[in-house]
Amino acid sequence: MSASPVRFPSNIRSARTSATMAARYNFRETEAKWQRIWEEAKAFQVREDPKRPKYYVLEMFPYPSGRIHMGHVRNYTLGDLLARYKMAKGFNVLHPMGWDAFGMPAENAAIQAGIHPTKWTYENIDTMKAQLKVMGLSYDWSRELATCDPGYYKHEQKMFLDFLAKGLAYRKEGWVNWDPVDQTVLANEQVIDGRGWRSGAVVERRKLSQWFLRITHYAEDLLQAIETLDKWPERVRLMQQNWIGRSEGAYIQFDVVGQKDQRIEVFTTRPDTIFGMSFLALSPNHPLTDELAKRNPKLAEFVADCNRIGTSEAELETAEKIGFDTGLSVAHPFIPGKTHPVWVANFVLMEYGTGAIFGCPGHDQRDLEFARKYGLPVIPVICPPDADPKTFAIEDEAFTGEGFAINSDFLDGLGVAEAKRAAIARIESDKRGKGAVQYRLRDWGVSRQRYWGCPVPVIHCEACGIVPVPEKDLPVRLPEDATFDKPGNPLDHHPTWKHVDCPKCGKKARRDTDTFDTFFESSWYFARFASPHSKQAFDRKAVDYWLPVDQYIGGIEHAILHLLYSRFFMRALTDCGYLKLAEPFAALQTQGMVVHETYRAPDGSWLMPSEIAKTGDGAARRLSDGVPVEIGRIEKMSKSKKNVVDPENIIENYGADTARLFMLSDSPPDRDLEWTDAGVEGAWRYLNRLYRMVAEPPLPLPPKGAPMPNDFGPRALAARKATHRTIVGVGDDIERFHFNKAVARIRELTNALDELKEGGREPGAAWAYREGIETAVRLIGTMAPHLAEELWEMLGHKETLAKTAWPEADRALTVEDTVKVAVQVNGKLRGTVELARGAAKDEAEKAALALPNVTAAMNGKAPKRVIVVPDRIVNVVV
RNA sequence: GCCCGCUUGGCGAAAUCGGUAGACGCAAGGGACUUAAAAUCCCUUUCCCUCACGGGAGUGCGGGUUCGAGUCCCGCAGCGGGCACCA
Repeated sequence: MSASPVRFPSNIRSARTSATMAARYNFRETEAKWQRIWEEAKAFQVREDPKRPKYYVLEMFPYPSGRIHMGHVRNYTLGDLLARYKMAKGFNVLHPMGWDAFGMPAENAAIQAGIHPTKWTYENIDTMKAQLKVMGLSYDWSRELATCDPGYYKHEQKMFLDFLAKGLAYRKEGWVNWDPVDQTVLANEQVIDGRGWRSGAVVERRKLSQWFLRITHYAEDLLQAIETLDKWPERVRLMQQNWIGRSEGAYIQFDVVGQKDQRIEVFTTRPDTIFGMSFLALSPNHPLTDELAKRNPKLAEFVADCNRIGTSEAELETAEKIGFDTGLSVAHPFIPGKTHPVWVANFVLMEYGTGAIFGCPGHDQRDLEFARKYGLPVIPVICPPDADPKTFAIEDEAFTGEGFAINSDFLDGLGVAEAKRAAIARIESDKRGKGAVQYRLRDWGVSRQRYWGCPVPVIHCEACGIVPVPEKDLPVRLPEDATFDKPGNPLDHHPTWKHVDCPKCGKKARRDTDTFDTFFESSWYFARFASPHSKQAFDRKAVDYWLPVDQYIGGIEHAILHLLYSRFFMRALTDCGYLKLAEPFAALQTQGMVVHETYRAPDGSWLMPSEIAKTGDGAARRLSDGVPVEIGRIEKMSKSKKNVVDPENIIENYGADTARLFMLSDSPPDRDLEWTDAGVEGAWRYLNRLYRMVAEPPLPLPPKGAPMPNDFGPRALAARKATHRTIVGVGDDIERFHFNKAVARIRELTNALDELKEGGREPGAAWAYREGIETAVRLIGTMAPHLAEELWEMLGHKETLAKTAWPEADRALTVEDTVKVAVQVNGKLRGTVELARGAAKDEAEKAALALPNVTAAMNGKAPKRVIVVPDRIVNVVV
């Protein structure tokens, strides 16, 4: 592993070198020493142990992109703190790490740099693993896995075949982004402003026959079970709920005018507004649209225009709403003789409902804009409760609120919910449709036309159709000798790989040349960690013992897809008999991004933080030539803006403990963390202070385990109280993921211990100091484990901290007998009174009213009311 | 466009249940130690008025509920995450 040279501001360098003068903390030696000791003791290797409570901590495994970045450092530091804490609390802790090793960057490296994806990936894994080791994380490395290993993906091929047998995998046409120049399928991120990233050609939508997983089979269960995920952030649960998007409504069939037996079926969530219908709209990809377009070149052109927009929902939704009048019309189901035009509209999605809607401009904003644009009628049919139905009209805004039906024949006067019920009843009795539940969730398309993924274990035979690869032939391995010099799918180009004999009839057949979406691998890796070397996908005993993951930690960007797919997978695998588990992640913690200032040279090019130096007035200059640098906004660290700080340099210059402590200080885990040199310095200084507090204590320390004195002076007692309050507080903070507060509390404790310098001659002072500093070291051992181990040893302990239990607080020392109670007059603070804890209300009131400040503020008036919240506040209202 | 968040001193933040806003830290200023610097230690530090005592304002903006709102409700703005083939 090599450290790339980075220039640091001179004060940083001298801070380090001068650190050799007095008793100094040598982080290089110390960190290496403890990493070696942990490794030799196999301190973090675990086995199932039914006698002990288990705890499974997992950080989202990384894609081996090349080097560890700060986002990884933050993620793993959070997990490591928790893992070490739970170990100290007596849990049997599983804390594994692995590699999400399939994906596009490896393939891009092959195309651009000619490096084979296998080589590229494994070299990256080596580099990144070495970087992680230097961080001193408490992983059980014996469980390491890489998803590109055939030993891993063969299980996933078996799972797919089981899904296929169960009807959970099926084939249908799906849309892809097609680059007509490169003749390649593009990922959404490879489409930039509607053009292929490499060719620049305008991207087209194309239909392709692909594999889908039937996640919608579990839609209701996935939705219902969100309720049980009470240790997930509320916003993630909400996002998942909305993603699944359950809506109640109805299918309604409309007769096409002048064409006997021709009907169009729509889905609507607002059957109550059926009398406000002014048009019917078909998706550009509706089968009827296809049919009409064959006879109508203008319509065909319109459809082609619509298909020029990419496949992503964001693109479709932000595109201008356009329509095409087909000339057809449909009859209104309840108004004899009334007809409505049939349009094709680009905002109607074929993937949702039936691919056709009825438009009610009065009560749907999108329909309203469409109607205004094309001069279609707008009829209000729901009247707000406080409006006059005779004059109520729709202007620029559709009315989507609660109200009562008007202009609606048999629905008139009914509320929205009642009108829905009545409309559905009538639709059903007329045999024109039925009430139904619809989900926004779509089945998961897993086919990718790429090389670096898990091959789909299926053979296409002209005679037999789709034939699963027999289990004895698994895994279907990727051919190593693929070439990446021409666009398209390398597996498809490969001269021999796809040609096989049909396992059923023995005639010549073709392999499926697609690979799986990489979300496939990450949907079950956490379960594989329970028994990573098992010949089967899972060792049932191990999985039953370790799963679910007790605490999962990762970025909010995975709030929907990865987590939802994993939840689906556990259900599907349960149904296929692999294991028995619905919810893979009992608790979820989402982590904010690591952000940094951006810097720009006068020529507009971005500069790395290591290329600039700050001047005293807050401005910045380029180190190489001294030109002024423009300081830009604080953004997520990214290669494109160059606002990255390489963790390796930080660890090289300050040590892993400093980097870890900084990651935990100041910002709560789920918020963005701004990386600053000053913050790193702060963490570094504090670790050195701790070191001095042990190496050069202000009082002669009693030996380890010296009996507790009977007598403590006031400062010594105050220090002991601080110590025990800190134990309680830090434990609570860690359980709640308020790690920044836990750091602050430990700092408060060491500040409190400083006070003993003055009270050194008091009885019990030295004993209290040892108790306090040992506690501080034990607690910070979850955050800066190397230094803590070293100090623990210096304090005379033979057992490593990694094997030492969490301290117990003496509850008698954590509660004060008196409390300061705030006194307000009319809600404004006017003073405080010191009262016995739990003092009676009238006593508190009396003490409050006796304060001179309070009587002054009352201005001679008598109190109208006095609110007393015991131990907290007295508010006098005059 | 749709869904979901976030916004508190010069800066990162804290305030567990609606009850003393700013713990802890960074930066800055002053001081001690030192030949000097670094390191370290001590003090000040939300803003405004006041020598001081004290007073007033203040949690993105505008409203509301409440004895009391950073916290709850309604509306708005700015910033960010996701939108199904990035991982």
